[in-house]
Amino acid sequence: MNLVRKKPKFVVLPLLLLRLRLVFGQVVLSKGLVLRGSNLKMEMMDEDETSAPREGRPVLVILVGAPGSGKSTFGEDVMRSSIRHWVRVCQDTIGNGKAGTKAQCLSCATSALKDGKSVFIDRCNLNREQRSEFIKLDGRLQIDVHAVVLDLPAKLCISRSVKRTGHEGNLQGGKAAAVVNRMLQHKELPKLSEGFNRITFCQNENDVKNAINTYSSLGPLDSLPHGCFGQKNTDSKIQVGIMKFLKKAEVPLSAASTTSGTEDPTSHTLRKNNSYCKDKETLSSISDNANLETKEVEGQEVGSAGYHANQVYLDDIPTLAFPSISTSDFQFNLEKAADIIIEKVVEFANKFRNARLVLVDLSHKSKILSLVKARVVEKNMDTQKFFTHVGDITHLYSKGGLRCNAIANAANWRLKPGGGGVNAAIFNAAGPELESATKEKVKSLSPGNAAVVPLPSSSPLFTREGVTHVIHVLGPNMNPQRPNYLNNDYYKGCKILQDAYNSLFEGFASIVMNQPGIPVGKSENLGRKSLDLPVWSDCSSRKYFTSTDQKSKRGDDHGSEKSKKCKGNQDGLGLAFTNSKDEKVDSEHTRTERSRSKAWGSWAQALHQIAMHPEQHKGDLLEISDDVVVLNDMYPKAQKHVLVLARIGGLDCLADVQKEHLQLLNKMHGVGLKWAEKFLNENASLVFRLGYHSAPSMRQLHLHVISQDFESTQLKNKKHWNSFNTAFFRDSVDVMDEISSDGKATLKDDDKLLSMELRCHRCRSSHPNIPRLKSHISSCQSPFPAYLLQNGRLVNAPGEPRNSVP
DNA sequence: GTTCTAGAAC
DNA sequence: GTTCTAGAAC
Repeated sequence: MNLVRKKPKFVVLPLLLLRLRLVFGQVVLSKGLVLRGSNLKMEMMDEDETSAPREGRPVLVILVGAPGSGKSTFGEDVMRSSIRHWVRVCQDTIGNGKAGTKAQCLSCATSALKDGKSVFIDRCNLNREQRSEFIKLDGRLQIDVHAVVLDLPAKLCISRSVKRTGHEGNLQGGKAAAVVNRMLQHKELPKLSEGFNRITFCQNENDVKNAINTYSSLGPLDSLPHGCFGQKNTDSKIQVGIMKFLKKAEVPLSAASTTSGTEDPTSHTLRKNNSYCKDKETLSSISDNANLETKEVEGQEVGSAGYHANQVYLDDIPTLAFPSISTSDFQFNLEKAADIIIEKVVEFANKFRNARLVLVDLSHKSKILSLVKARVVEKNMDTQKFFTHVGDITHLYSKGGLRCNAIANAANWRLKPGGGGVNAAIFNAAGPELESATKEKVKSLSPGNAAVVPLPSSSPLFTREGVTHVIHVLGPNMNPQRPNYLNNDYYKGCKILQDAYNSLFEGFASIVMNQPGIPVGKSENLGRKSLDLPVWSDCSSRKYFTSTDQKSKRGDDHGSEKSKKCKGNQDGLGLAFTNSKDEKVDSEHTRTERSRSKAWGSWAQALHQIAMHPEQHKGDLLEISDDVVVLNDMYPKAQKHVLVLARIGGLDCLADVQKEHLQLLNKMHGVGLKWAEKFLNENASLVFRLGYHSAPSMRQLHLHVISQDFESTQLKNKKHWNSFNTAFFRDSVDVMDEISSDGKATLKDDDKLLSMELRCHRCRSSHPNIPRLKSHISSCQSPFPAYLLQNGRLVNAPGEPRNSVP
């Protein structure tokens, strides 16, 4: 399945009127140039900005394109007619007229930018890695970073490269075709999430001409609107399917055209081709490349399609856009706020891998954005997961091509519209629907708290921007004119701001968890892990916040939201077992009570989540039935390592298992055997063992089906080894016998077992450390101990004599 | 469950 | 100096 989202067709209305919009104190000429400084005296600035120098920021334009795409010509053309001071940094000539290094380009670009000059980086920059260091200059210097993508047909680039003579990069003649082909095969089109403020895609020569005009007419005091421009819809057929898959709100044509159909006449160069791209992902040049009739290029086409599909998916991850809390009207110290934002974002990113945060502010000169950006660079943070964006938080998609499921509102304590700033803008943009939805949900908010409000589908923010939730947040106030004034008590203030971001991010996490429309992973083949995203379990604790402790600690609005969710889980459980007899339900309750005595950390909940809501994890699962779910262990400790997960609630671990579950155990064992046999069909040399950990780390009863090679880099320590190779590991067959005869399983959960000396599971030889043990087992051919060869504890391929039961 | 890292072991 | 473990934090 191709993971491509539909790009709504976009209609640019004829430009009749110049429309000025006043957004948060900044005058924006719709869809055109944002004029600043002397160009537009009426521009309003906030206090922070008045001290800033009244001149445009230097622009770093990273040209992206294959040899022959016209990068150098682009730069030269702009420089010829621009009144701005441009410098072209060309890697092909930077070494005294000869090819130089990336480092030379970086240093040359840095010094030009420091001098206030704008810079073209003239090198292919076809993949993310090649671009990343240039983008990072943004954090150190006060600049805008743009990409201009010369995404012209491969055929054209090749024919130009082949024809030319005396090329700076010495790429000409016959070898050019091969080089261009190879380069395009691995190209990664730039995305805003890499850290670009603006990306312009040019897919034909007319697009290029327009982009040259745009940059040529950029005066020293002007800046170009941020966002993604000029990308065209290339495959509506695939995209419709994906829209369905993602269950995303479509952007109605009428909404799109009316909200962005007005342009600034001064920026006519933008008009023709710079339709705002509605998605940051691209498919653009696949069709171009397909024109080349070589075998290599056929392969490239397939590769590109797969690559792009992944990119689309990565860009489709749940996204929260949030304004900086308390730093505007509430006058909170910017440095302190930036530190807290970074701290909380890092915490969130560690726990929640499959989601993205975007700090948004209106102004290019936003101090808080600069401070945060600098810290992002300093800490070398992953800009896929967190980045800053200049734009209007109520038009992130329609004006900036940035899809956000949720947006945060810097609310007031009464949760009322008005008051100015982000709060007024969001309530305005969302229509009365938000006000009534908010009222229904929660009455007021105290500082440090957040309230999640699902946005009715009739709200313009929903239909136009695809925002499904608004999260109201209230931060600390350092403004004596506003309620809850903290009188500069930054000890309290920081605490409250931390709480505010905690609540905000937890609220966002709860949305992601509960929204079946948001995929948490997707793969075409059941057995294959999807991308680099977590497939399940321990690590997906980063995806889910379900700590019951956290819930009980928090008595705020957000907390009540969560307890509803918790109830929902229980309901879901009930639904899954509608055929259960009443007594079964009762015993479930008692078990639930009992298992509360064991504290499960938030990280230990992932399997439980999957068992309760497997439909939300379809892409990660190998098999789903009424009773069990089968999935690959996220951190396999052997070549093959899958988990058979019981779906019944209240059955957290082996200790909870009773006689009534015997049938379930049988079922789990049967399913486990089936998978072992499947793997044995693929590789008859494997041997499997099926069993339970006496004291599992993860909540929800799960059967390990693990091949006995233990060939895995994930097997790293003594505990890993001993949990599968001491009595701590309870063979499924034994557990079933014990339940059947005694009604309970024997648990060998003494910690001593897990710290025992390391012994080979075949020859029982002892080894001083894990590396030595692993080295030994990689070649040990001894038969397994007699104990394991009995009673079907080991499962091997039929006809494999060496492990057969005597 | 993993990751991180100080300090032990080599 | 490097490798490895084990405990804390999440």
